[in-house]
Amino acid sequence: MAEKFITELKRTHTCGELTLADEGKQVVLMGWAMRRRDHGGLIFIDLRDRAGLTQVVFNPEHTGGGHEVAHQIRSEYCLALRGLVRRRPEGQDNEKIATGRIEVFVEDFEILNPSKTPPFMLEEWTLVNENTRLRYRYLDIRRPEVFANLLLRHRCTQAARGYLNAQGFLEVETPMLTRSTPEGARDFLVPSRLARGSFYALPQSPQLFKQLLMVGGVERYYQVARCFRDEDLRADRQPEFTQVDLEMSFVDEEDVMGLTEGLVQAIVASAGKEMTLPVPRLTWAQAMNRFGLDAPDLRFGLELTEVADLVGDAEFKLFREAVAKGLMVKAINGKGMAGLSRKDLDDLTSFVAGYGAKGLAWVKIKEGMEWQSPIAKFFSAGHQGRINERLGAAEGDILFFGADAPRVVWESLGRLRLELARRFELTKDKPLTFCWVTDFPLLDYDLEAKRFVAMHHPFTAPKPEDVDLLDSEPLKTRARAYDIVLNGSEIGGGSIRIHRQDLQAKLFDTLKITREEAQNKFGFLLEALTFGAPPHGGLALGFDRLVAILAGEPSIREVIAFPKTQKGACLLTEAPGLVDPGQLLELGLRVERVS
RNA sequence: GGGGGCGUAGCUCAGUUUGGUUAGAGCGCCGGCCUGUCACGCCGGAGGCCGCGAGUUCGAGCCUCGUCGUCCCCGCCA
Repeated sequence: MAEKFITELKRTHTCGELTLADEGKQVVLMGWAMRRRDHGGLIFIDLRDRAGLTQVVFNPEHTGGGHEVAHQIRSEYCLALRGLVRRRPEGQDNEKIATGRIEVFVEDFEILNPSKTPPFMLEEWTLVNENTRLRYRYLDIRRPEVFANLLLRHRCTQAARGYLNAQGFLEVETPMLTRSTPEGARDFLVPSRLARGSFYALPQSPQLFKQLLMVGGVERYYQVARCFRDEDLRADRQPEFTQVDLEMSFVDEEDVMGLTEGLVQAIVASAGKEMTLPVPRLTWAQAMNRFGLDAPDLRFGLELTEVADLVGDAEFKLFREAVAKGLMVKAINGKGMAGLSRKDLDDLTSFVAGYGAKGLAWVKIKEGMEWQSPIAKFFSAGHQGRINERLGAAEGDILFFGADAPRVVWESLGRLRLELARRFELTKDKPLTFCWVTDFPLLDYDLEAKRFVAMHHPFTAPKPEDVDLLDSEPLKTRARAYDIVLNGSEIGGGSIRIHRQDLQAKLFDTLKITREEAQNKFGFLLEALTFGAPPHGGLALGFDRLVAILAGEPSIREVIAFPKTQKGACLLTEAPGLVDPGQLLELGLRVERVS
């Protein structure tokens, strides 16, 4: 049977657009049979394409001999049909779908392709195991809610391009086959056939190339860049992911942050959501002290409060000794959370133990501001009163305390804060909440390697007033770096880069990267900086994360067309897989079992 | 590398606590009936390596050990 519907009768409308205004029109629709209601005589089918659903009606008196064929239509058959748009009979409207006031009375149709019974139903209300969805991802994508995520992502990408184009940026592609560099994540390696025994690395980000583009005078660069990191996966981490990467010359932090705010606002707007500018800012020190994390979720309170000065002379030994040792003592007021049971508190105690806390002291505020707590007896009325006042405690609140090294207090109370918000649904129905975190430390100390490592990356510029600290107190050096955070997720980060060879060399010294090693690994960059490299800086947005949040999805897998599982497998193509021995031979590789 | 959850029909799950007859349900699927349904309805039917492998036991979906897959988290991710 010739496909006359493809060659002669072209599609005139989508299944999502017909309304009463189209009544009486002859239309040609193409799509998939979503659901069949076969009355023996009349047959109703919900025809679905990417735009929506339209009910089509087969009537034996009109489709004649074709009606036998119509009876054969099953789920996911690919159909083409010609028919008349009709107003539905009185009282037969379906308010649930956009096209629910009309139907298409079929006059001619063709089964373009039958379908095996699908492994799962494509209706939105069916729950399907993610394994099954990923193995048949092409069917999953037919589901309107998955397609909607791809559409949203497309709109966000186009909004980003549109905004950056309008700001004078050039989209430039950088190599996917590049060289491995030290520092950072594990590389994905690609063996070279022409240079046996040598390997390319897939880029962790286009960082070095975009800096070279600045040296090249491009001035404003962006790229929707695929990045690769061979690290363990999470709900918000895939081995390959996408950044909206940008870099600008002759700018400072304010320029990049201002530009980024406009960019993110444009993306958010393309998702039909709102974002008010300017985005509030916190320094890294403020973020850590108030929220315990460098990506604070500002949709709710529960801030960390310093109490060391109030408990240093209390009877409670743990706190007194912590203060004496110069450790940190902080508290959170769980507003109205005194209803937590003993079991809840035990759970929360083991929860913070997972982040290194040795315990979790708590105080329930009872009637008359009375403390109910295992540690209440160690605090005088005066101490209790001052702590209540500092934390704004009221009846029905519960106070949590952490006393330890700053890293432990920040981490455990910061995570506790998020856990409480989760349990009490404090983020429900909150608007998108952004913030900047600035003034990150330039360096961190790696206890294992016994050396300083770059917190952001080794090309980040130190604050000019802190440069001298590189020699005296390196850990106090602040970076010209900034992260943008949405709802407690880091969705982007960047910095002003080092653009002078002497400062870059100095930083490599601090990082204990030898001249020889630096020359070997980054020589091309160091050399480039000697040819009048302009001051420059930029930022990259974690695009998958941003789109996932805008889509309201808990995992970035939901906004990636063909995502991988936690073991890095593609269940559809079964990648990664074994290769032909001949391919290995050509590459000069031999695979050996390593114990 | 580590901690935790899950794995039973095509799909979603119950059954596992306390081992005991022929492993169930809803949806889907197949056949029949049905001209106004819209998650159509009614009647009938098929469909199971209880992830896989060992072990304990008279007997294992259920207990033990191992293993594989998947999800969440810690480490890791400049």
